[in-house]
Amino acid sequence: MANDNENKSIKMRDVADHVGVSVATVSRALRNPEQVSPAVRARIAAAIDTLGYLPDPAARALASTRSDLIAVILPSVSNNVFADVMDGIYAAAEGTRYSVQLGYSRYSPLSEENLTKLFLRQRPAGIVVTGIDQTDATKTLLGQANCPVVQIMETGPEPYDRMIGFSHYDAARVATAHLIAQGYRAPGFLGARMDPRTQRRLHGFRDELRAQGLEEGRRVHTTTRPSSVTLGSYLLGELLSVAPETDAVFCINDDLALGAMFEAQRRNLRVPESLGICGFNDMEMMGAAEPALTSVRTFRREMGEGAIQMILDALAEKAPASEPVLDLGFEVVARTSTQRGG
Amino acid sequence: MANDNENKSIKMRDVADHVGVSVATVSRALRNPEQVSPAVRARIAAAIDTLGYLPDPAARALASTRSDLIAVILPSVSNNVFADVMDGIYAAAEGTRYSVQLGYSRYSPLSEENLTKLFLRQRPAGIVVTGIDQTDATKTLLGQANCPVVQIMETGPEPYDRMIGFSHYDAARVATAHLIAQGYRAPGFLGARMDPRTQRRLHGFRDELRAQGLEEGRRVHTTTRPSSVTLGSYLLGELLSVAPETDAVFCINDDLALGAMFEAQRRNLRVPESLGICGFNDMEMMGAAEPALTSVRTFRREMGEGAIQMILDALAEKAPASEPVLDLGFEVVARTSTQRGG
DNA sequence: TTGACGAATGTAACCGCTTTCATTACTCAC
DNA sequence: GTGAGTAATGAAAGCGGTTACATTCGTCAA
Repeated sequence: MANDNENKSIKMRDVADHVGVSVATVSRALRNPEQVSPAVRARIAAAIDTLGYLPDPAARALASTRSDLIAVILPSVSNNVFADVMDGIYAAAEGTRYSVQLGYSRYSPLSEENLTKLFLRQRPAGIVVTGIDQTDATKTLLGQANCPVVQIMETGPEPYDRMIGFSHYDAARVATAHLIAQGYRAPGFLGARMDPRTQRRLHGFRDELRAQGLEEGRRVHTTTRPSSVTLGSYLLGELLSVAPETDAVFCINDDLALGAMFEAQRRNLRVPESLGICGFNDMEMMGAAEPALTSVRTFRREMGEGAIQMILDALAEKAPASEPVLDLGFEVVARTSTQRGG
Repeated sequence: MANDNENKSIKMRDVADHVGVSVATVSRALRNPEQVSPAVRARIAAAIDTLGYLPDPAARALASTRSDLIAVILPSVSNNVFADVMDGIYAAAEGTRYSVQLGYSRYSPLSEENLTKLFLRQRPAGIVVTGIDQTDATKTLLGQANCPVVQIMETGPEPYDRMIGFSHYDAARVATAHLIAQGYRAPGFLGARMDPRTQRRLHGFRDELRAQGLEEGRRVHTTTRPSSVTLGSYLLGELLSVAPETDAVFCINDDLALGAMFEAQRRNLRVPESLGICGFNDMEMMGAAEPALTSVRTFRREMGEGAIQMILDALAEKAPASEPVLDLGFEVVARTSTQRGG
């Protein structure tokens, strides 16, 4: 209401005129303040303030061949796991000069490739991608990207640049070991979507069973359909009809675990006595459920924050942190749902 | 591997040279194909393909004073409700020339104002904001934005431009009426966060109680803390200790409802006989729970899709759809958790 | 006093595309 | 055949910043 000047967007020229210096000086005051005398710098700051100047990101990007965007490619919008990651990403980017440009690959490597091309075209300040299962073309693109690249959600031997995550394989092995340690002798596996990360969890489950001398029998039940609580109920039903001896289930995520628990209640199967249940990710609800559900805690928010921090560090040319691959680990949070006498 | 040409990013100049026309013609072939002869157009298309040309969005935006970004401002990253909205938004934007630029206000109107300024600076193709509770400054900015503006999640009398959502007040009234119709005489209210939309639901609850001649007593229990399943359990506990006569709860979202249900189980309170539970939004888990939980279904994905569609229509200068305000309504999905004998 | 040097600032080219205006080549009515 | 009108294309001026390079000016050692 007060200021009509907000209308005809103020540009750097206006600020320069207002102060009585050239646009170059204003530009420098913004990008490399130490090159401008304190007095002028202060007057410029004041002018920017009173005029309400905001730089045009397009012009900036064009002139400097570098945008202030951090591109982030995630597989899914609706998966809660990534909501937490995003939370960390936005929190870490907040207050910096960078803003986040988000893309969703819908678990399709091809779609991921297209997004990568699109984003790289913007000359981003950094790029965050999920996992390690890119197409060859994407690998090439990311390998020669001239900005920091961070892979999240996993650890692995050959990062394009840097990596922050944990081992899905190890996490599944430890969770399976937990079930066995609790006395379950016929644990089953419930999986949905079955993207690469989920597959690695399945491998971990299988290897641990084998290592402990147990048979997996017909107790691995998976589908490529997207995960949901309803699906968890359904899969448990299927599993029990195929393999009635099942005495526990390791679910590749918490939604499935919750669904399995509801289904167990419907069938008057006692949890944890007759059926142990272990989820994955340890979303907030797991501790609140009745009975409380065991899960593998993962550090999702921290992965998001860490990824952005890695990029900021790289841009600030801080000494590259000792290790290019940061393993955040995981933690089996044992709760009632697997607390069997022994 | 194959193509080294991906490296030194191809520009329009290269395409033009390759075809033997001016950059102006290439530009036209891309923006206004009908101005270019079919023969030339085809050759340009071919050249773009073989060279793998991708336009530079910054240059485009700078030259045309218009970016291909649709700015979206949501209150929260982690709230599942908005995940669904985003899902719709990304789905609708997919395949168009527009991409989405997301910002989170963390329920802070001031933060929303800053984001609005920032985004408007990019001369977006359109902007989507959540709700109707903007600061005066934001109102002014949006009112004079020279691009389509869509408000989502609510309906109201004075849209800046267009609006798509539903009435939270009405939804809460109808849900409350449902509880009363089921024979509950002492329904309580569980609320978290208490942002403006939540407040409107509380008003609806209160007005309906009053309209039906019931007292609310001390049965409205709210907190400004963010919602969670755990909090639902906690709030129900609090409510019952303050108002033991409570025979049903209307929860402002499904997380609280789920938490309330778990707490009821812990206390051996029978649902729905001793305690009716109604959630809000009808997330997927509600139908899968045991007992299945009643909720108010909202059309979140549709709001996201619809908002983008409105912007696309406006940009295509289609006749402005009859009504600037589109009410998607809601639907009380009655399930076991409120199925009392009568 | 004088020339060298560094700090502060200005000048102007340029980033890659869009768009106005001018130009060219036709088509067609008269 | 001629001038008007139209479709297709090119030339060039920006869009709003950044940055290499030039210029100015004050400081200081010789």
